[in-house]
Amino acid sequence: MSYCHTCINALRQLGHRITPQREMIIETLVHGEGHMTAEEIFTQLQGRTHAINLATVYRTLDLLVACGLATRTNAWDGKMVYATMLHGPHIHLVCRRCGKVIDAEHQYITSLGKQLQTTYNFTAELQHITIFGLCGDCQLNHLDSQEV
Amino acid sequence: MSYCHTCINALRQLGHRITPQREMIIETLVHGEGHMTAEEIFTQLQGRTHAINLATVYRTLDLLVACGLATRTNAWDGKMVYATMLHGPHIHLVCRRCGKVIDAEHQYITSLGKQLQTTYNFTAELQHITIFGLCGDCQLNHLDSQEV
DNA sequence: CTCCTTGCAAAGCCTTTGCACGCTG
DNA sequence: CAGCGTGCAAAGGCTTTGCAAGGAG
Repeated sequence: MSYCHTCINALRQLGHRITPQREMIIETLVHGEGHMTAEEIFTQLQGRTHAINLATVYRTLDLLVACGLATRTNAWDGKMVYATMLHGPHIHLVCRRCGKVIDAEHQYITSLGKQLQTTYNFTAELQHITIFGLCGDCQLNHLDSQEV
Repeated sequence: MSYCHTCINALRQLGHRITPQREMIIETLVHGEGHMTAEEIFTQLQGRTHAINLATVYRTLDLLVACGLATRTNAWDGKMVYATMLHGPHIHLVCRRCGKVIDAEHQYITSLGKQLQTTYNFTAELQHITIFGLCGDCQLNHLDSQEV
């Protein structure tokens, strides 16, 4: 059974109604890149139908987050990005200069997660760790960074 | 010499003019908690003088970032927070439920930084790593999380 | 004296909200 | 058929920008 149905059933069990809009939004998010903005989901759905509204996308995504079926994080540019729980734990390496996002292997942080649990009694959500820095290309040009 | 002067001299060297506003903003940021929003800096300065404008705070902070003298990050609530380079590397553990921020020891990530450099040629900026999750208190009440 | 900075106000961008209609269960 | 969910449009919060006046170098 696809993860779409898992989400839909979970919503239903919690007493939420299943509308075509909600189904489409969930589908899009599940089959998407893992992390999408509300706008991206909306635009992608526009290709299929016009029976959808950006406000509804926001409301549905917030519902998914509230039900623990998705996460919501600030992207590097200040926008909110959403992802399903399917999107396994991993690290986003975001370049400060060019904005490029490198997906790093998550094994680098699994031990970190355990340490944080032990030391701070903090259950880290390792789905979306974001680390800023400079990618290889931009390091070379780092000295130019002052021409504003 | 205080770090304020380091910043001011750096700005001067780069050909930027030093105004009373810029001096005050830098002072506030340097002597602040390390990470502050533009609004916080503005409010704090209001106590000293009214000869300052929120737009100027934003512009000065952006200048500092552009000159590599400060960092700009998204806080957990979507606001932008600024910090000087004085603010050493560390981890913010942010609780998804109560918003509490725990500062974790940075040694947990120094090795991570090296690994990322080696594997991805990515120079991680370890000043402000933010990790979301649940703090000890909120874990106990986790099952309540579905009452929206 | 030049032109970079500032203050003010307005615009911009993303996200949220109020309200009446429509559809799910 | 009750009441949740939607669309629409407007409001909201934070940040950015245009422009003329002011101040640094």
